[in-house]
Amino acid sequence: MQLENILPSASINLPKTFYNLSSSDSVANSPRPAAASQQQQQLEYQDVDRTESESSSAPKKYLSGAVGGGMLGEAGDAFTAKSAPDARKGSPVLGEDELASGRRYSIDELGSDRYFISSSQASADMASPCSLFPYAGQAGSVYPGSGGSRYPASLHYGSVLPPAGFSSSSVCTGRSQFAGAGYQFSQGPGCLYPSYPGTGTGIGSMSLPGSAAGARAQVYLCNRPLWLKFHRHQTEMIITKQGRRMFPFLSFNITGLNLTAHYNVFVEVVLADPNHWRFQGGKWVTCGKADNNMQGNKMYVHPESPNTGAHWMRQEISFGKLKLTNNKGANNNNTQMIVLQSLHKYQPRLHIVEVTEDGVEDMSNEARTQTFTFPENQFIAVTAYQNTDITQLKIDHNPFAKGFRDNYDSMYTAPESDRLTPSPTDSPRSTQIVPGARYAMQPFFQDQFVNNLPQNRFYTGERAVPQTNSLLSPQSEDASAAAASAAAQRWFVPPVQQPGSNKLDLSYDNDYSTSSLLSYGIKPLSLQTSHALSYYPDSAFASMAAGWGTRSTYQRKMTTGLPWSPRPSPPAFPEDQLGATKDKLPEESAPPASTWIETSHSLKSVDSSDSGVYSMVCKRRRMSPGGSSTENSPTIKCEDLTTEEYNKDNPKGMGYYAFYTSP
DNA sequence: TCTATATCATGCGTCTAATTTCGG
DNA sequence: CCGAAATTAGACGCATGATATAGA
Repeated sequence: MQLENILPSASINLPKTFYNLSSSDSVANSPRPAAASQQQQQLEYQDVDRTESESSSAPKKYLSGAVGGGMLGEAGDAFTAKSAPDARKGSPVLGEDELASGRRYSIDELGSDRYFISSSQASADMASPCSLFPYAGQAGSVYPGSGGSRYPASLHYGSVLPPAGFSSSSVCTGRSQFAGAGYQFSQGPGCLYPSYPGTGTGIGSMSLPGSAAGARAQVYLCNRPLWLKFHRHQTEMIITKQGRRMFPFLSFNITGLNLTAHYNVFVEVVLADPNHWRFQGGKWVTCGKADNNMQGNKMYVHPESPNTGAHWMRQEISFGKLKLTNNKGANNNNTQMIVLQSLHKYQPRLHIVEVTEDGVEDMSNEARTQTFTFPENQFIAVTAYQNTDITQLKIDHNPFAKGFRDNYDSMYTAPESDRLTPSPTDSPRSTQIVPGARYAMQPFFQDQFVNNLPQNRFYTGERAVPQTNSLLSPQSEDASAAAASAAAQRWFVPPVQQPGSNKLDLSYDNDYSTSSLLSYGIKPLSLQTSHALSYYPDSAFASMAAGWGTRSTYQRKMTTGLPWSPRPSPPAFPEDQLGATKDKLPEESAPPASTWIETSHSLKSVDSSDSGVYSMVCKRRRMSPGGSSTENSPTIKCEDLTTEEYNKDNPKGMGYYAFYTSP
């Protein structure tokens, strides 16, 4: 057993107690009465029942809301109070802490119906995009027989021992615990977590005996729409020697934590399946077994760890600085990089570990770790993009790739009345940010939420890339069909997908439309970025803005040294399953019978016939081997993304968040 | 002195071509 | 050994923050 394979270099061979980083600062940063948290919890649930009209009126709240120092909080609070007036009855005077709690809900208000799994309905949501994968309960399901310890056990040295069914040879040979730690099946019959344990939450049986009020965390995937957009084409993430940031990046909202307890939050990236993948014929196909000997760090500790539950719940938890690399030896002290192997499929997992105030994991209680997995976060690590659809999505959504947007010049030059995309002043790059709406402040974040690609294409008509199914988003179709509609309609697309509608991807439209709403409705409350950053230096916005900017002023509370020694999860399944995974994961390799194709055709037809804008060929565009475009687009088969099915189970449509409760 | 503008360094991204690796 | 695929390095573009400079 090699600890260096388990722990980040800085913490190798060091007892966790060695890292006695003071968390007092972080505590002071975000104290919040327990009452506020409880209210917050109530708000979460009440949000579910919020009506569409309520949501659409959100911008007014923003407009009339925050100005000045407390912008974020006030703006957010405006929504909070609106969405949950009852919950606020007990506190007519909103304290700072309450404001803080309210911040978190601004996005909820603006978004279309956020995907939500209440603690009692999780099982019914299993067929939904978010719930196909046994999320939070995974940990409990993964190690059913490993001493009764789920992931928490993995956080201890003892956890490096192979669980039942895990080939001991993989350990004895010194292979990485991360890689050798098995795979995180995402879905399908091969999944080790065919169902939830059926506890009260339906998502596992996690209990936190030492935590106040049970402290069962709930996690939202904030930028889920964008993740889904990539996921339906099989997300690819570039890995380089020097490390490459993820895009989309992981971003979560957490609730349900003990306000005063301390937690470490980190992301672990595990193999999603035991296959080696290859992009062939325009689609991803398995190609032998994965190399699970890969060594290197698979953990990325959020730089604000450790911190209080109040801190984590106050703002969005972003992992925008997380870098992926294929350089096994590249893990300097300043930058945590997750070492991955090209052409392997990975599944990021969010871990929340309750620790002592010093950031030291409580060895006496192994049940303080909660794990969350979102299948839409799966990706295949590559050194060069394989699927041109993914390339284009990256270009269109990643602000750092703006230079490669063929129609970038014309994107913002269309008549104001015709534009679906933000005006230059709306553009995050204008440095105009919106108080109270962190998500519209920065380009990267806007792009995380707002899909401006289809609109761009629609308006410029100069996008020269060969359109593929995946790129011909139904959004565009929707935009085409509703070109004459008032802009307001675009911002307030009903989140409910009508049964039988041909616009099978309308849920995406809703997402992005409401995202746009987010961007615009708050525009007048512009604020200098620097101000916002200085005012909320530790906010998610600030951290991300800094992170995605070039020179971050972000103050890390800790570097790679982990005071609590995160350790990888034990194998998600025995290694002997390697040979059987193909059969167990048919959906991973089988081309999808996606409704996506239909909508794509329609859009392509419209665009091509109307303006012939697709006659041009982008000189930059690199064709995928085998012609990945159009029908061969390697859209992954993912029933969980089928809008019909999704809407069937989620009549409210898809929201901004995937939301799960921990076991 | 203050404000606005220009310049520079840095970091991010993708693209392209060259190099390396791997399998037949 | 050869060809294909994967990987790497350099080029280029965009954007930001910091700093320097010019003008009111």
